[in-house]
Amino acid sequence: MPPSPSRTPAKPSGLDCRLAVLGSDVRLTPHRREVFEVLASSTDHPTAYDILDRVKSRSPGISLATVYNCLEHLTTAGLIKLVHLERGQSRYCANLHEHVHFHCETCGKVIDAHPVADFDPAKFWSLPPGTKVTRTDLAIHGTCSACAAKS
Amino acid sequence: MPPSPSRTPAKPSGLDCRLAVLGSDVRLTPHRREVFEVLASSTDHPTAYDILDRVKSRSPGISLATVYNCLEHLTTAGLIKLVHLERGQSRYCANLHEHVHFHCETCGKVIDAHPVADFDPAKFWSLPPGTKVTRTDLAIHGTCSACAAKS
DNA sequence: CAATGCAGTTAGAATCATTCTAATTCTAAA
DNA sequence: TTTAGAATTAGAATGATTCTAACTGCATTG
Repeated sequence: MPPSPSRTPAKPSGLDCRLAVLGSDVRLTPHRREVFEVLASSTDHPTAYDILDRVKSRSPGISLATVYNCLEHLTTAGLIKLVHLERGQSRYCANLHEHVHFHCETCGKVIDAHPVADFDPAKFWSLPPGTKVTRTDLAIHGTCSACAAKS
Repeated sequence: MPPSPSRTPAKPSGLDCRLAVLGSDVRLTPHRREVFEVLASSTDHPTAYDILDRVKSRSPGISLATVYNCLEHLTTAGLIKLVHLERGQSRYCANLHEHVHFHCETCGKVIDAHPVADFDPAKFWSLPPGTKVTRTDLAIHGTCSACAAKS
């Protein structure tokens, strides 16, 4: 059989550009698009349940399984990132600019911290020869300014 | 009633020094001691189940609940550290020297990387004013030399 | 146009990791 | 020795995620 032409989602929009730019081949179905849009408009690093709640206002019938499924596809495609800061629920992040996470140990809030200088981990930590680094995840833990002010 | 003198474990050993040095007040019961010793002699960042398996050879009757309980106390006391690199099981680490973790995405191995220079996150990422940093967790992801050689 | 096939979606079950509960055991002080 | 409190235990409960099997709808094929 001949290779089938790639299918495109029903309503192209600005998001498709982003998709194309990143060279991803994920099919952006309506649910995946909604999950992505919800995440892209959130700055609080929501959990899968948070995302389910938010997507439900647009697609009341969506299930948790579909949210996990969409998040999995979007993560694989590199459109979003998975963040692990604590034991328990994973969090998701659609900020693809280089950044690290600040986690307030008092209120649990997660804040993106943007780079002000180039960072090369090899300058600070010694890795065995032959090791290849693909990415680094820095989590900064402490007390946010609001919580620090209270105590 | 008068304040009770601090109780000491039955068989003091070198570990008690470490305990004292760190100013911790955890009671080092036999199980806690074994869990700590198992972890201190491991370099592979074992999970709670791994630790259960290893402790069982010395204390066959120990339960998973006790392992979690011991790990919790040891973590609170600052004797060991909890490491989250991926979704799923937490890992534990008794290396209290300052270090970061390298995680091989191919074989899953976790390697400690030791510092070769002072690292101040504030020099590389901007945090909101008033933020207090208590610790940083850096995870370096990539391919270890063994896996890199294979491919 | 109807048939087919496949990806997406779903509810609910299953699994996995962790925490909780209530009973029991141990240790050390009274 | 009695007692109080902490440690320990098995198993239940919870919480997060993944799996399963059925169903849906679209797109290509006949």
